Amino acid sequence: MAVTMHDVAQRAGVSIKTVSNVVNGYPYIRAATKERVEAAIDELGYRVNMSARNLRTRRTGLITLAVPELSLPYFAELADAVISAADAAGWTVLIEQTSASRERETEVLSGRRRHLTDGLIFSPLALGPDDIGLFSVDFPLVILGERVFGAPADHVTMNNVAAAKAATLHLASLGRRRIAVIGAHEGEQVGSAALRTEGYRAGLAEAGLPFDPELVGEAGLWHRSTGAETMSRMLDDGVEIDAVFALNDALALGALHALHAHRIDVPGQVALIGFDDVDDAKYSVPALSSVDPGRDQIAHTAVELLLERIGASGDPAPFRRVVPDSRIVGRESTGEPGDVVDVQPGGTEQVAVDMTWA
Amino acid sequence: MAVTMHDVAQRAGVSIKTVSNVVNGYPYIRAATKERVEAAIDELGYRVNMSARNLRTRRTGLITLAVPELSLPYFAELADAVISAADAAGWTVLIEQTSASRERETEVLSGRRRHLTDGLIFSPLALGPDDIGLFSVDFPLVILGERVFGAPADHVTMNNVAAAKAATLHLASLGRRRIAVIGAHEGEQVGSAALRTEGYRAGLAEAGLPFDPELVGEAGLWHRSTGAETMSRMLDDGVEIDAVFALNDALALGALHALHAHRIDVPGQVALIGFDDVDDAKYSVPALSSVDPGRDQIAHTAVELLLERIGASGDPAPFRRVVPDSRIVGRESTGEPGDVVDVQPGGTEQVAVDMTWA
DNA sequence: TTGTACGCGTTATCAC
DNA sequence: GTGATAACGCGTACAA
Repeated sequence: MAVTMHDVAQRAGVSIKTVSNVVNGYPYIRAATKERVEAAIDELGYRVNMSARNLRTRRTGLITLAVPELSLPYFAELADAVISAADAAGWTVLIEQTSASRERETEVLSGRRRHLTDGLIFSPLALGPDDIGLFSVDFPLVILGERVFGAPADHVTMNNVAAAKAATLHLASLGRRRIAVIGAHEGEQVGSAALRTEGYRAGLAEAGLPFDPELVGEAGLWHRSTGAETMSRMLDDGVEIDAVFALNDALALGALHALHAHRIDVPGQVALIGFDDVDDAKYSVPALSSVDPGRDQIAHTAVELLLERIGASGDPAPFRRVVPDSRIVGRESTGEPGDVVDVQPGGTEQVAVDMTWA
Repeated sequence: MAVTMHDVAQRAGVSIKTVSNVVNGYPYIRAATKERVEAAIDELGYRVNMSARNLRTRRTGLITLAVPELSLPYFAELADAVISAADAAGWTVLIEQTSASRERETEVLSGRRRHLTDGLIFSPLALGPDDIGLFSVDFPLVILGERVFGAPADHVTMNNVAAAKAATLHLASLGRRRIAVIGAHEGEQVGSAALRTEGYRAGLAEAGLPFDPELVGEAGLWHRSTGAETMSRMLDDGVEIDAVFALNDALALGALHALHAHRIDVPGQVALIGFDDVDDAKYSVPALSSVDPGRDQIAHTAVELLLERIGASGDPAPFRRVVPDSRIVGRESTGEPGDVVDVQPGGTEQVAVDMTWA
């Protein structure tokens, strides 16, 4: 049923190899031959069989992007950006949702589907430094985020501490003294929560404000619902605040909802800033100030690094850690619409190779 | 380098066929043999080579989901649901972003990537009834939406007219008389915009309200930004309104932003309802009333139909059109939080086969 | 219950 | 420039 190279060759009166040459753009072909083959291809409606090509070339042209869930706007936008970047390079992306569960995240690294693609861009949320062994894999891998520093792979991260500090200082610069933080993970040493909380404390310190545990709102999952719940709880507990730094935009938008429900004016009584600068932030009421962590640059860089690894033949390049530039985007929720402040810029650093690619 | 079935067979002292049997769960294998093979697999770290299997079985285990863009929350949530449904059935999803451009949508149906997967779930936004010929394809296809009725494929759609009518009546039942609609596509005969606008007019008629062209706000793209712009334009033009039906939630959230900017109270002065019931709707300020079109059911049904087609051997089943149940979810923006109204239920209908699968 | 042998559609290595 | 032909790794008649 399916028409093969063999059929085309027969039709065009050439050998199968010549058809292959035409299909793959091999330059040294007589124009007349090429035309004949192309005509045969059109007439027969021939299509390359990807499975056969993949088997032969040991490459699939696919890469995997593993994220917690697409319903979270940050990851949806990240996926969009990754797909676009890969597309521009002629590659196709397969998305894997982990639900941030240990089991699924482990599966991503070693499961059945691992072998469908040539490489992996992985944003882990459940696995941490204790699982670093799992990341010693024999395929091209780029890790997003900062949960597993030290893994033998390229990393693309965010300027978390510096950006969170800048966000906190932004609130302090408005004269706010009781700055709450929402989304903290108590006792956690790594990951975005820990780093952003660290930045928050650094910001308080630099602004000469005391750190008050009462101002720290825990929220395991960074969803809108948890943001709303955490905010509500703090308000119900009578914690006095005049500003909130939410560790991501979903939390912030949830918190905004809770503030509204408590008839608290934003930014009049409480200033609010989030983190991620998702598209929603621009259109909430009031528009949400946020930290733009350089999402597009993250996606672009991750794809670039991964494709480099996939293309690398033999020479084990040193692992790299790339930190995109981030900036504070001031909008109505902190009363400074249009204000954009650059955070200390990111950069690239080389990490010694402690492992080679198989 | 890569360990193959052959290696495993040698190691276990059996034939390659036996290894294959074990890997594929063939039941009639002596327990001892099976154990020996499994031990060999573990020791050697053997993994099935998907490319080889795909070539042999003429199947990839992948399906494509083609949507405009993942940045749009509705499609992100749809993708989430489709991936989950496919996953539960052991299938993997590859997402294709079309940017709603004719070129990319055409490519999805016939381009290079078409042959990477076993079937396609396609939500077209640029192609319409005139392009119906493009949909006569020789691979399993499920079409989402109502732009190309009549195409020889299974359809999963929404109860657009009935749901839009119900949304309009919901606003009318609050005593609103000047109900604007946002997101209309002038002159368009098919697609969500046309159908929902038709439902809007039907709702007005049933409520005994006149149709006023001034109340119709055009918006080609259904983004937040266009919703905000359209709403602003209407308000600046001095159009008198006391309610707004936005044809999707992105438009509604944008409109909400514009209303707020114009210091118009929602729902006090203007009641607002959207369409899609995306997750954001629950957490906007005020929370947005919306039409839940049965997104999960759509995703689940689409996957189910597609896998049926893929699995179908020979017998060309009639094409089906499935319409999930939809309902109105009342929240603060129409002043009736918690109110849920069922819209006339959907259903399944069989369509004559005017084409067989190749 | 297990083994042998062949073919899936390509690409790649040589000759010619 | 072009043509045979051997892999690539797996599934599956068919045989044993």
